[in-house]
Amino acid sequence: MPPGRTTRRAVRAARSRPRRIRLETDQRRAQLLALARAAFSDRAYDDVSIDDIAREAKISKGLLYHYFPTKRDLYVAGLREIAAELVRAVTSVPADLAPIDRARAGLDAYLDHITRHSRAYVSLMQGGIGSDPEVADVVDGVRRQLADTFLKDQPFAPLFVGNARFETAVRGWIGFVEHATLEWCVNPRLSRVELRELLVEIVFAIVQALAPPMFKPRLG
Amino acid sequence: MPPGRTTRRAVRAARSRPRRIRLETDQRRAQLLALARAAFSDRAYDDVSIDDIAREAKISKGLLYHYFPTKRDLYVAGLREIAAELVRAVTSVPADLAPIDRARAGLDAYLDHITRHSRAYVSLMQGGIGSDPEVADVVDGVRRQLADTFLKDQPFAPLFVGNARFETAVRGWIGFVEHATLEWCVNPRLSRVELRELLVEIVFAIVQALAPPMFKPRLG
DNA sequence: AGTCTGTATTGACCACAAGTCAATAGTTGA
DNA sequence: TCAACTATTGACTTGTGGTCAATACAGACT
Repeated sequence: MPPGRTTRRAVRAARSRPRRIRLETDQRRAQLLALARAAFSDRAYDDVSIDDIAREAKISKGLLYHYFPTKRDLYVAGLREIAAELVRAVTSVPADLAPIDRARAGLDAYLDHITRHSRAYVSLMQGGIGSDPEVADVVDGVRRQLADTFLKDQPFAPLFVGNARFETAVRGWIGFVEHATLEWCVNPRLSRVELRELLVEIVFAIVQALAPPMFKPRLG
Repeated sequence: MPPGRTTRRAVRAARSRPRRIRLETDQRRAQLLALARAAFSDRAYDDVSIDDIAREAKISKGLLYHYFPTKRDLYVAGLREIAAELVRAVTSVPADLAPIDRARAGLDAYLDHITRHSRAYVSLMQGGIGSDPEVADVVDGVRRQLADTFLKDQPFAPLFVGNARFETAVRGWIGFVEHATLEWCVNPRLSRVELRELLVEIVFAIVQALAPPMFKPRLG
């Protein structure tokens, strides 16, 4: 090093020094979130390392921790985004359709969204960290919101509010949809429309099975 | 201090040295499996450390690795045991009952078993490592075996073999049962009998909804 | 008794990834 | 030009899964 007269700055300028790149907080955060979503979508949680993501973003690990306090926080933030997108897609179907068309439209939106993000859906559902309470909360929140959207203003809804049997059944139906969809993502033996029709038939069969007998004629 | 073996040896020889305890391979293995099952039943996979289990067994970590090559192997071995117990419980119901009684008996066995091991069931189902292919295989195997047991020799079975719609529905029904059961473990709003009856009603409703119309009268 | 052999057992060690923190470089405003 | 602020770094710590050569113990065979 020739210190002498030359300032540190000059020396630095002489060689092609790598300028640090500064981004606005929001941009950087968004960039990291996007990278994290992509990473967690095709690898399992444990197979994604913070160093990986930092390297992809061309920043140091320390900086990543400046934006997200822990790896879980980063994961959860991405999960929340995906969850919100899914809920938004499903809740945006028109509410003034006939019950069966509401069901069709809702399931269509659901399946559309999942088809477009199937890798992410599968990884997040079965490769995530089920033990984390925050993760469990997010997943549970999605389920509740989807079920609520689905049942809201349905003509048969008033028959069932607060009915434990019915609410258990709704819970179960969500499980039905998720399992069938997950299986279908991995090994699609039905067309998307066939799957949707199957799910619609099932939900109406369930509602009919649970309705008090005197109301059954109304539901056909 | 040069902490060589010589030092340790001398010290050991001086004071009354603790005798090593030797166990037969099978006993040791069984002990470790039992401890692992207990540990993984009330803490999540990541919250259980190999050192914990070794400490509980009063052995060194190295010895544990002599019996189980990796932490996952230990986990999977425990999971396999639990899975086998569940399958055995459910498949041991008599096969010569009427369809609806078969369903009742099978679900009773399932719920009984889960009630007795609810902590383990919940942790294993949502706290495990879904990303591990071996784990996924075990869980998937249980599902298939239970579904097969359930459907075997049912009078309506011949109508459906190889039918993609039906098999998707079976898959979904399993999801229904699992979700409803999991929710019920956490927050039991129905009695066990009520839950069982609900699940029975649902499965018959599903079968009926999927049966070709001309066969429907037969199924009531 | 000795001693030989097989193996159950140990503890020190490694690798790697999550998470910490003081120091530094770049920006912005006075 | 200086000062304040913060985005950014890189070296560090810590915890945990996993490895391995050395060792202690039991049983068998002189």
